[in-house]
Amino acid sequence: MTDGTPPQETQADRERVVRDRLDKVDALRARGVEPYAYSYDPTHGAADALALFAEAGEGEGAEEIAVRLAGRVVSKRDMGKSTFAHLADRTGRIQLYFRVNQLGDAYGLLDLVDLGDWLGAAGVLFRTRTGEVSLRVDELTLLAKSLRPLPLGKEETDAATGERIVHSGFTDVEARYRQRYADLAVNPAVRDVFVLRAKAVTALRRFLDDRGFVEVETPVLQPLYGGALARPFTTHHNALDTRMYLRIADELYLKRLIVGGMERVYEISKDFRNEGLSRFHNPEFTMLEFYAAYFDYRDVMRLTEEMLHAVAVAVAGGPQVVREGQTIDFTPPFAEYTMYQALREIGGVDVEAGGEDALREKVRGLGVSAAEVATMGRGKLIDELFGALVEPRLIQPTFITDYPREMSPLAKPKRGDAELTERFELIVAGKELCNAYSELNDPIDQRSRFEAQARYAAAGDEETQPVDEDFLRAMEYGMPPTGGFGMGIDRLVMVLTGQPSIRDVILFPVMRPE
RNA sequence: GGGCCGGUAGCUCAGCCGGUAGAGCACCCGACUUUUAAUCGGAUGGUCGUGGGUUCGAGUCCCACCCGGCCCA
Repeated sequence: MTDGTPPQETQADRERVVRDRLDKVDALRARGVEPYAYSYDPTHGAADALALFAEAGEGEGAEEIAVRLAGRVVSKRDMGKSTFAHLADRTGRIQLYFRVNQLGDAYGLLDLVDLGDWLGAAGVLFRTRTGEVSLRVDELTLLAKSLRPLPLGKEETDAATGERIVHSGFTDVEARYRQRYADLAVNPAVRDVFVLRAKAVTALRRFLDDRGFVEVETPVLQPLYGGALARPFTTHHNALDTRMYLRIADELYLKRLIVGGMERVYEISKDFRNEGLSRFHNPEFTMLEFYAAYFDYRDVMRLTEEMLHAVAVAVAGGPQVVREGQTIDFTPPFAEYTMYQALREIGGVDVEAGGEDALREKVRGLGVSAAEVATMGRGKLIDELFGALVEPRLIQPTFITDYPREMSPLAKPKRGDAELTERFELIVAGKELCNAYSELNDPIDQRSRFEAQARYAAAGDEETQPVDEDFLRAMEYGMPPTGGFGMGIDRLVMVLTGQPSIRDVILFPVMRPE
């Protein structure tokens, strides 16, 4: 707690469980056992030990396999002069077997060991009468005493399917997000999500590094925000006595690097948008952006297909990702529609027929209030229709191209139709995943786009791109034709893991203070 | 911001027409030297999200608020 209010603990929590365990800490010290060790040197992980036993074979003349394991006690069955427990580490879990005539005096230590304690255990692997490969412990070392009971469920293994069933586990979503440490400790599948996330990010880095991209770091704390249409977080720098913003995108700084001749750059980092929370939105989220000189959006499209294919192969073993009830296939080429085409063929709306009033009418039909519709320009209206009628129906990776100019102040006009831009978004599993353009490199056009945005802002739009004079100065030095790309890593991980909420792929999602 | 659902023991949940709070697991004590949701016996544990109101009496009914989930905007 950081707000000064005392922790809300029940009497039971404080006085019974915690105090019992504090007494055990004293009892351990009285026996000369330090309950908080400095280090331990395990020889194997639990899963490695089990694999080793399976490899070595059993039966007459088989050699005894001695190992040292470390982990957290997650179950304990005390049978008097012998005790069974399970030890869980990052690789899995293994049963421990303790016998009084094996351990002698040390057996008594088990009375002071609780679920949640960290333990080192050395001994020999064997198979129990009921068939579970286990460690017969010859020496146990307490590594850390747990004072607070973990919300561990009871586990059983279904005899028929071998499936693990958890009873009365830790399922309250609010508690799981607020106490992610407990969630991770008792729900190993949650750890798997974050391990996969790390693998996906590694695969992205490798893909880009292999193609000559340079990973860079640009400011999170900025004197002016930009690169996306969103509201920023503001803060204040005391020494400079100036307002600063947390970035909403990396784009404008990465393009300055293209001006500087870096030619291929990328950045993976947190962006911040001061907006509501939802299943798809966390105020801070992770973005990958890359920029490549001499590319147009078509080149970026091809690279996107290759990159997502590579990531799927790296984390799922193949181009197909199986989620609940559906398979998403990242085998190139991905489907492609223009925005108008998608609205017509998938959404059943012809936005080119009739004027802006006709569009307003259609958006009204979605249930948007008249007042809100009145403030929307043509681009915003089309965006609304697309989000409601088309996006949710695009499950397989699908490129949408030709966005209206008004919605894309940093994109080049489309060759042959200046009302559109050379831009695509990639929709996967019913949500926008990537956004890319042929980057606008005409400083004169860029200035007029900024000025148009300023007019929208004056008209009351709170999500506009402010004029960035320093960025314009950079552009005036000359930016080569460039393809740019952005992708929400959190959403990518949602797709790859089939998690339904962005909070399930962010370790510590934003929560209202307790 | 709106609608719906939820918040009761450490965890997972019951609690009917309003009558003074329950289960399983965990925890504590005891028994048990191959158990595995171990088993058996016993004990402890509650500001029923918060604050008001109605009532002889509120976990239950009413109002406001807080926290969360889903859907919508």
